[in-house]
Amino acid sequence: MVRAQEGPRARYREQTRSEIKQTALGQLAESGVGALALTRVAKEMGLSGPALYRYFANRDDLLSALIRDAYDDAAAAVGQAAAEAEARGRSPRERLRELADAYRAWAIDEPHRYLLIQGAPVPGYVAPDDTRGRARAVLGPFLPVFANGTPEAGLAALVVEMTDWLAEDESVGAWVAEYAPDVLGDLRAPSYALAGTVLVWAQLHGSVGLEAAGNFTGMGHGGGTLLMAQLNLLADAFALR
Amino acid sequence: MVRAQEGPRARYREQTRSEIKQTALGQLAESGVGALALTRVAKEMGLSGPALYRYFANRDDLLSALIRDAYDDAAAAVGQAAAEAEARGRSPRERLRELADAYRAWAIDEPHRYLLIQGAPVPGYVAPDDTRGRARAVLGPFLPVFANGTPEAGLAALVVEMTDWLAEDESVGAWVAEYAPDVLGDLRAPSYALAGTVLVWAQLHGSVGLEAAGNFTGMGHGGGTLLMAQLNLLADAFALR
DNA sequence: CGCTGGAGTTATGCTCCGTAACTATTGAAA
DNA sequence: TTTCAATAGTTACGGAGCATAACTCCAGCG
Repeated sequence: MVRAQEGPRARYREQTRSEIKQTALGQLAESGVGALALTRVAKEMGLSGPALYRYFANRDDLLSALIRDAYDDAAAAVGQAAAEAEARGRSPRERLRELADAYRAWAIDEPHRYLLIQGAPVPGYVAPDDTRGRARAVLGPFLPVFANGTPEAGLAALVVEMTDWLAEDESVGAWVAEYAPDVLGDLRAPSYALAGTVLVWAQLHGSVGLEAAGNFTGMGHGGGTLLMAQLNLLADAFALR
Repeated sequence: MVRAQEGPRARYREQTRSEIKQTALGQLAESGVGALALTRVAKEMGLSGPALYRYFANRDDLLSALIRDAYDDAAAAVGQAAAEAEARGRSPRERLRELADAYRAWAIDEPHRYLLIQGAPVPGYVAPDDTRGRARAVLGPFLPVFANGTPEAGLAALVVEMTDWLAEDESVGAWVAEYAPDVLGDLRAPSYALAGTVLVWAQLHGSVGLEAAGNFTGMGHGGGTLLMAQLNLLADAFALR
């Protein structure tokens, strides 16, 4: 993370930046996004006010950094689960379950960070360009899971739309190629992979989002069961082994 | 809405309240939740500052009113779709589709209002008590759709959890009784209805939430197709006619 | 027809964002 | 080792916005 060759100046700077982010995360967890105040972060760190502007251009810049980190963390969690599943020779069905579980576990463990990337429509805030790529990195490991599945009839329209999407936007093909390279020769597999991934994306967003926002309190801890139920439907719909 | 017997004073008051809400909604659509500022609402109305405090205790109170209205509107949209489907003698499968479509249509038509109730985790804001009831009113019409379905094996765990939930929380049974009264005699139907409704809740939250937050821009207009695909899976899983 | 209560006003204090102008430290080059 | 320029930090400031207090004014009620 910290490169020594860049000298003590840069190192110290990076350390402070990370300390700021840490403090900001703490306040985020306590009081929510809207309450994130540069002044308060500074005060909590023993600094005073404008000092933080040396490290982040403004509040949105700090927020962007936190969001970037959250994406990267989520991607790492899912990616690690994928690597483990690979190493253990899991079936597609098991892999789907384990990947989704890793995603959910990360989200529930730090709901405030999840809510940050969950699509939380922060007011005038415009997501930086690299957000799309980072979001795709989170979902990428799901692509190979569905690449060998066969979607049932009810998903035909979605598959068609995915095919169109592939034709329209080159970056989508590149995304598939990066995470499911062994499927490029097949004509239909990329569309299948995309359809399954988009579906799992929506399902994760749905059940994990509701859970992270606290909508399940008072109804047992339904989050896991609900997600598993949805995954079962999805796995069946793709006839995953 | 406005009761004449309460005299001109009360009527005028109610009218101003509603004008405030209207103006606030406009700013909400333009600049997002976080940017909702009492001062700016007042200025746009030609009033100045503290005048609004006659009508709303504070910013959160105004927000609460907007959220309440949004829930009621959504419930009305879904409820009306249910009434129409009833009148036309739709099959459960068709009803599911039409109810979900009505929900989505309302949400996409006014995304800012949808995002308000979507679980948008407003910072220190705590939802008033009646929120739960209003949320349930939105989803209630889905209950009878699933009451006569038969959930497939993969949903067993979820059904069990719903049964537990029914046993623990009386209000849940009352909710089912209100929207699907003809099912009370049956032992399993209420759990089935709940399982289906919770699933459709999560699916709606997933796909409509992503669409409303703008995550589908640049991939065709996938919102409708995605939702339909999910509904097909769900209808199949409950063997809906 | 008086008067009370509600509508609206200005004034004030607080918090926070973000900029400007300044000081002091310290790493790095000569 | 000495100098010096970049960097970390400071106080001072102006602008928004929330919320309260104290006031004026008017209209509907009795």
